[in-house]
Amino acid sequence: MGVIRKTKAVSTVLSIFENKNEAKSVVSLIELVKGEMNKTTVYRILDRLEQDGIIHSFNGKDGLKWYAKCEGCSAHKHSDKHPHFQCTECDKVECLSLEVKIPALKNHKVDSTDILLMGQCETCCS
Amino acid sequence: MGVIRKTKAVSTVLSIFENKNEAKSVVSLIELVKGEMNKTTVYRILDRLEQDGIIHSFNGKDGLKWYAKCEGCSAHKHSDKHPHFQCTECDKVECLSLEVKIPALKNHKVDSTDILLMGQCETCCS
DNA sequence: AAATTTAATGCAACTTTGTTGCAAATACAA
DNA sequence: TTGTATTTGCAACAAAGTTGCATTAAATTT
Ligand SMILES: [Mn+2]
Ligand SMILES: [Mn+2]
Ligand SMILES: [Zn+2]
Ligand SMILES: [Zn+2]
Repeated sequence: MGVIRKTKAVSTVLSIFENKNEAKSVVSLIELVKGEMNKTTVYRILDRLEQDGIIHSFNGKDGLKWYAKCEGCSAHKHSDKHPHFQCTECDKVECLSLEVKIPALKNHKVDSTDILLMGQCETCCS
Repeated sequence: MGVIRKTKAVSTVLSIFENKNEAKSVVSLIELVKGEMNKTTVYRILDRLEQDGIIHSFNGKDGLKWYAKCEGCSAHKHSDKHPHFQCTECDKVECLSLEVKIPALKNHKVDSTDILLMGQCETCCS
């Protein structure tokens, strides 16, 4: 709803996502900016950036919240519904541009789908 | 590894899963048996039952832990890898006997997959 | 450029989920 | 029935996430 202000804290968080195209857990983000801003601020900035379609969130394998940059989203629609991959060795999380077909479900109305693949990433594979 | 003992608390938890074929969140289980046993005990019993292949666990949409009865599992292999459905209205969670094909992922070794469908359940649909 | 408005932040206190250590209780086998 | 290993309760703790409120700092207006 409210206009998002370009504060120092917002810029810092934004730059983290712009530099690397890799998902970040909230916990790691808080750690990254520790000393520079409060954890409450991190949570609130992430909320706002998600509402504005700049980042999207999902749950990792341990139930923790992760965020990653959006591709073609806006405040009014998050159009990047894709699966994620979490490495069980190094814990890295990637957005996948993979199309997964979900068979129709009788007597249910499916609105969204969370898919998390787990295993070894490219680095940990070799 | 230890043998699982048939205590009163274990029987109580088991009966909850045996009566209804519906997933239960840990939070709701603790609430259900409140007064009868300690929450630590609930957590530990669920751990043991999962290790023994009697129940399986997964994360709901809010990152909370859920459990449901297993179909043909044992202590040595959990063979019921299936998607789950969580109703966004009544919060009910169901195990789905649905086969979802995941396309191959280059340079990754995928060991497991968590799939959660969200929407309206049969009851909330009509 | 100053004043005003409104959003954003810091901080402390809190909630919720989940874990740990240890002493006491209980299941079960001998 | 006795001995032992497992299970339980309890209290204290840990980690993730939220809330209220006073203060600060953007963005607008004058
Ligand atoms: Mn993503
Ligand atoms: Mn299930
Ligand atoms: Zn890895
Ligand atoms: Zn429902």
